[in-house]
Amino acid sequence: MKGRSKRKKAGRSSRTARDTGGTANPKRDTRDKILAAAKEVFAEYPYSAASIRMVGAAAGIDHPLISYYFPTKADLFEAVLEDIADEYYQANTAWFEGLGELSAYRGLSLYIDRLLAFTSRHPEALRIVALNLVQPDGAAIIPGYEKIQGLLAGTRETFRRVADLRGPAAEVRRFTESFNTMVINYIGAATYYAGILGLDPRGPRYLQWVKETLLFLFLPPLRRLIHGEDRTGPESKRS
Amino acid sequence: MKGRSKRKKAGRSSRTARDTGGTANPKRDTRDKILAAAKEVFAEYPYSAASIRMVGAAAGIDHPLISYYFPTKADLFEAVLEDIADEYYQANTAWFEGLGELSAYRGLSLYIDRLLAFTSRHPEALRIVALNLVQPDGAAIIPGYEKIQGLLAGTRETFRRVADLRGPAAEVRRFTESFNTMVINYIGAATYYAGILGLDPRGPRYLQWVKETLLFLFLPPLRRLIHGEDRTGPESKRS
DNA sequence: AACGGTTTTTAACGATCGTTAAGAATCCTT
DNA sequence: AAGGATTCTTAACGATCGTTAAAAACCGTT
Repeated sequence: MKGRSKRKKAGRSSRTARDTGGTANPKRDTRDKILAAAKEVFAEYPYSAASIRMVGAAAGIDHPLISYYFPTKADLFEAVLEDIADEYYQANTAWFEGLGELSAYRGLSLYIDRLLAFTSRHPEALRIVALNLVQPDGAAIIPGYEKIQGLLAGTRETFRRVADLRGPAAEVRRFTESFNTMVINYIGAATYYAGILGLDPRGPRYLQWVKETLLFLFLPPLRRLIHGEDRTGPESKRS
Repeated sequence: MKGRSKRKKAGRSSRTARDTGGTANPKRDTRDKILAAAKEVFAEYPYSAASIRMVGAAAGIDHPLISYYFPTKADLFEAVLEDIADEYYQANTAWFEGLGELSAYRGLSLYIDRLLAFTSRHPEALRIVALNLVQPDGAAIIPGYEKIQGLLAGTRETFRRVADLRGPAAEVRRFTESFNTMVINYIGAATYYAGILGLDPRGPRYLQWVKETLLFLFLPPLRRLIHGEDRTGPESKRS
């Protein structure tokens, strides 16, 4: 970076952005505009396929301007990751409100309803996770991969606390991790699974299927964990 | 395609491939060599990031030669998809052998052992699925996407038949679909989940975690479905 | 050896990419 | 209005990409 970093720092000042035109358009900061556009683009394409030119087009700016606010594509991607992690954590915390006094069924059902209501309208975080789940064994080609891995981490502890899960720690972990896995997939990769089911990924029937499948899988273990029951035993009970 | 298709057809003849050199190397068909190299590369990178030059390097040939056997990158990708679908179906069928006479626990446990034994050594199919799960809503950028969606379809019916699942069809579907979802993720995206758990994605402890998590989640519903029990009811039983 | 068919190699194209640097435009302070 | 700082635009670079086409190499038959 020759004289670039000098100019970059200046670009991050708190100077007010100019009006973007039109009487109905509020004044918006260019950086925020780029960030929002990047979130949309990174929610459609895996990191390497999403291009700076796409982001520029979505933001309504010339693409070299992006490097003024975010020095590299990787910087932009990581900024988006931080943004969506924060957003998801905030939303997720709200979904747990008031669930502590409900039964396992009502609590889980309501939590899923809230989760689906939010993520079906704001699927970006989960799509970005699903799009960037895998990277080559020996090469770190996805910047901020640990951030992707940590994106749903905050839900874990909240789940354990609100639901007052008392089972063995290993089983609580299985429960929360696999629940998150399903959420990443059924929301983040909705087109894939809805396609297999022959449903519209944005339609109510698909969402209903997701809800019922999550309940089918997670309500029974939730009940066990709430009461601190022993893990599923070996065959000895049935043979 | 100007004069290309004419030459291409000729390239697909049954003419024997030449010896690739070295006394220990068996004669190999160039097409097969390309296909094998492509499988490796497509199992490391999502479609758009995997390049023809990478495949050429992995196959030990000059990359324009690939277009002689596979006219386009998309053709190559779809050929790989057909290859891995066939491979997975064959392997999966073998995992079910002899399970019908076992108890739910023993049967599921043995099936998972076999699945993990195979897929941990041949993770390509599941990695390719996990790497190409999501595509933009309005654009088909992943060739043969329906093939990816259908890759694990064959396991569904075999599971139902061998395990003699008698529950409601909707629940059987939930069971088999979500089981496949977990398999795609925990094997195909092992680096992601093992990283979250702080485990080595190729180590025995991670595989043990996967097995126990699959049993934790799927053994109880399996038992219910084998006996055709009613679905998990609403809270009325517990309130 | 000649010839025709097949396979491989080489050079190059047009396209897209992320990034750089210079100049223009805009903004703010004096 | 002048001047400096900030933001944006334009042109272009070097790199990589999938693909094409021609030439070279190889193979099999006569």
